[in-house]
Amino acid sequence: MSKKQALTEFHRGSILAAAERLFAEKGTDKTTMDDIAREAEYSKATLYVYFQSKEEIINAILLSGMVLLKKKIQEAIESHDDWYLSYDAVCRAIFRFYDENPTSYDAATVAMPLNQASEEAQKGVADILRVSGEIDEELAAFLARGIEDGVIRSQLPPRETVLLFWAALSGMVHTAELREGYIGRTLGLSRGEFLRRGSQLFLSAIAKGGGHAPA
Amino acid sequence: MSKKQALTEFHRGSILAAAERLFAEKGTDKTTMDDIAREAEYSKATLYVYFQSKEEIINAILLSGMVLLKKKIQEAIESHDDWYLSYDAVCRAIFRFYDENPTSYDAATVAMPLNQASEEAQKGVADILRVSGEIDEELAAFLARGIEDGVIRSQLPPRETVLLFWAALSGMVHTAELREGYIGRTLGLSRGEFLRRGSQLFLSAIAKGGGHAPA
Amino acid sequence: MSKKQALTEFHRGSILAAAERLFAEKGTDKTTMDDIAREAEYSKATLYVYFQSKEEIINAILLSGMVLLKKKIQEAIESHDDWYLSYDAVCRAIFRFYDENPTSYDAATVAMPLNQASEEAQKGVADILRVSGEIDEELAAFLARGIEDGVIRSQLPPRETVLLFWAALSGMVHTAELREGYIGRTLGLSRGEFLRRGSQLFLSAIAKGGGHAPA
Amino acid sequence: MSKKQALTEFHRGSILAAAERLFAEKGTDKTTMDDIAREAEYSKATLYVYFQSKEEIINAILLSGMVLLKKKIQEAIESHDDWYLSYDAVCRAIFRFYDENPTSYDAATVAMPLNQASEEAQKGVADILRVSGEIDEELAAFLARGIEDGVIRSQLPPRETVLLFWAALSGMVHTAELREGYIGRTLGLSRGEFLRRGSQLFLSAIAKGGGHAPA
DNA sequence: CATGAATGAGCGTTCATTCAT
DNA sequence: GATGAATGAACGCTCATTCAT
Repeated sequence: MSKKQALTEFHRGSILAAAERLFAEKGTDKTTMDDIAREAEYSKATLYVYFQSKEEIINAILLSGMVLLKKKIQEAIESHDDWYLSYDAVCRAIFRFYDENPTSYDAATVAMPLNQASEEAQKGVADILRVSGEIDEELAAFLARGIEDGVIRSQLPPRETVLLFWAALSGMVHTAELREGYIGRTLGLSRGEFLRRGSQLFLSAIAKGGGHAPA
Repeated sequence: MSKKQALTEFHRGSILAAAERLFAEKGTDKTTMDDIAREAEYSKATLYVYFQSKEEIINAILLSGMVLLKKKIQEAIESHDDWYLSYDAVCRAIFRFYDENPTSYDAATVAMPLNQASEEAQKGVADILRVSGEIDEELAAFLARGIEDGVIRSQLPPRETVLLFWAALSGMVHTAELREGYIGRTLGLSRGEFLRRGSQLFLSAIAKGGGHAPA
Repeated sequence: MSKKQALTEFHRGSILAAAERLFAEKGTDKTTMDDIAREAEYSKATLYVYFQSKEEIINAILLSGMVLLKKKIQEAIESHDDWYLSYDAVCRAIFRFYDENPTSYDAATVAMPLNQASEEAQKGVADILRVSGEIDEELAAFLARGIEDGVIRSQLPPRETVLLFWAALSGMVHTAELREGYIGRTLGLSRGEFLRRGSQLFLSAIAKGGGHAPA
Repeated sequence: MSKKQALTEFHRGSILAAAERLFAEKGTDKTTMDDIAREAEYSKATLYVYFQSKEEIINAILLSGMVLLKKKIQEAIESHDDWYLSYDAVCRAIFRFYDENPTSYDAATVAMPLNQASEEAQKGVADILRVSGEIDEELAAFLARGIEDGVIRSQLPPRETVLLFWAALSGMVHTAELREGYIGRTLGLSRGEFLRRGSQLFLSAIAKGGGHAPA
């Protein structure tokens, strides 16, 4: 029983890994079930043994992405005692995550609302939103710590601020990708540098006294 | 002669309006030419009388959206002498615009880089990017005015800040849409109120002394 | 009345000329009614004033081609007193004709049997076949003259031989076009030279004593 | 393994057989993939399991036709010691082949140069041309044998003569088909008889002393 | 008469999904 | 459980033809 479950998990993992590679490369729409089957070295029909639909595969990747992101953010938060340093680590974790999991971004922020309520699908989306909510809580707690530490403006409502932080950062990530050329040409900045400036700008919105960059 | 042109414009408009509705609802990818034809109450072949391809329809919507947005932003900038009031008007114009032209967001920020260089298509995309660049300039000038007026931190590099402003705001718009339910339930805020707060938060990042809300 | 007819003929001629140019260039299938309208500088609908269908245009071109060919052959036959010289002139006329009217060849020998008996269409095809028959008669008479002159084998049944002449020559023309590259590369012959040899070979099949080339 | 391959071959064969029937009837252009699917009693999508494109189906038919024709011609050449008898057998093989494989004629001699270089397609066409070239060689050797045997005029350049033979015969086949009615009505000949006469006429063009019919 | 406008029918191709083995 | 085989339903696009003006 447990053996069987483990095996099932193994197969699901192989398929998801293959799908993730392809999604990152070509996007979810342009990746076909045939592509995934070939990359994962299973027959296409086998994919349907482990997943009910393509959508479920996408959602599973999104979910695992969110779980991974949550872990990375937790680690970043705990990585330093200095709040500023932790903030910087959190931002960097987020940026690195989107570098490595572009699907999670594109799908989570764009393609997700496509699902047309197919019972199970709803559950998949719900799971994703749940983890997403957990990340929000994690960040809200971190913000609260910043307020306690006296480095963050105390009037800021934590949950709302976290969501705005999230929204602003994801917008920046998106823009950085979409207009990388323009940013390089006109601003003379690399993607990474642009995002760093963005995170500092946001910091100055929430920090007492306008914030200042970490060492 | 002018009658004919007017009629052609009318038909193009009808088709674009129908397409825009459907794009907003289902996205550009999931919207088929058949869908558009049905919604616009033309035969599918007629669509090809007025547009060369689906891509041209998408680009036309994007372009007109951008042009409209530029106009709205210009008007907002000029609407007040007080920089803060103008800033507020600009943000509201942007929010309202995305409310009314969701395709422009999704397509301009997500689907655009899909096109693969089909001569004319390139031109369509180039037009869009040109207008987008003009908006950036408009906003950069506005930011410079804020610095001159002594209300904005003078160290901010205008172009970079404008792009970050843009990125942050579009992220907020996106998030507001995607998680409207969550925002309402957990934060007790309407979409509009959430966005207002977001724009204020960004303002405090760039304003001297942390900024303050307009009357 | 006569004025009107003349005008009608003028328009039909313009359309046919345009169509012929395009057919020669791209073939009948790949040439659209739009193409013809544009080339002829009429509106597409106007084409249907002068012709009932695309097929009728094709047939009209075929017919005029056949009429022209008939004239050229007549002229060639009458061009010399020496039978051999006339034979040579006839073959050259045919080759030149196919050079200048590729549609007539392709359509007359290949595309023609496509028509699916649409009343009027049948009539168009019948006209073509009638002229084609007249050419056969012309050539049969020429062959008879060759027999009278004692240069052609007397046992040959004229009509049958003419048809075989025709068939063989058209096959050669076709092959010359289709495999021009091969002929040039492997045989070191130009299209024209290849066809000349073909006509001489056929001559040796029908001439007394194996035939001999004209001066 | 072999079972699977055999089954695949069976399906490919069924599809090709259906396509061949339809091509013979309506030509390759007017035959749609839907037609083929219906005739072969597969779904249209299944066609794409066994062939990559319509073009591949056409090329497969052409190639197998050419291969079959080559075999038939080889057999005919080897069927008799007497050169005249072999010549007759070769002509009959060709005529019978075109009776049974009309597509090979139309496509190989007419539609072939339509393809526009799609990598694999080029290979398909190249294969066809290769076999076609092999047939030419076969016939050239046969002609050389006729010269050695002293029955064929020794001055004839073999390759050129073979190509002209080929051209003339295919022209006759085509004419025989196109004007079967006329031939029957006016000449009182069957298709087969007409072609027989044609082959004899060509023989008299190349044989020493004008040739004579086989028993 | 000439035409601008409109379209029905169709095209080759793709792909997520199903199902018998 | 794993899969080869099959397919229904679309998709973007084209074009000969019609018809009101």
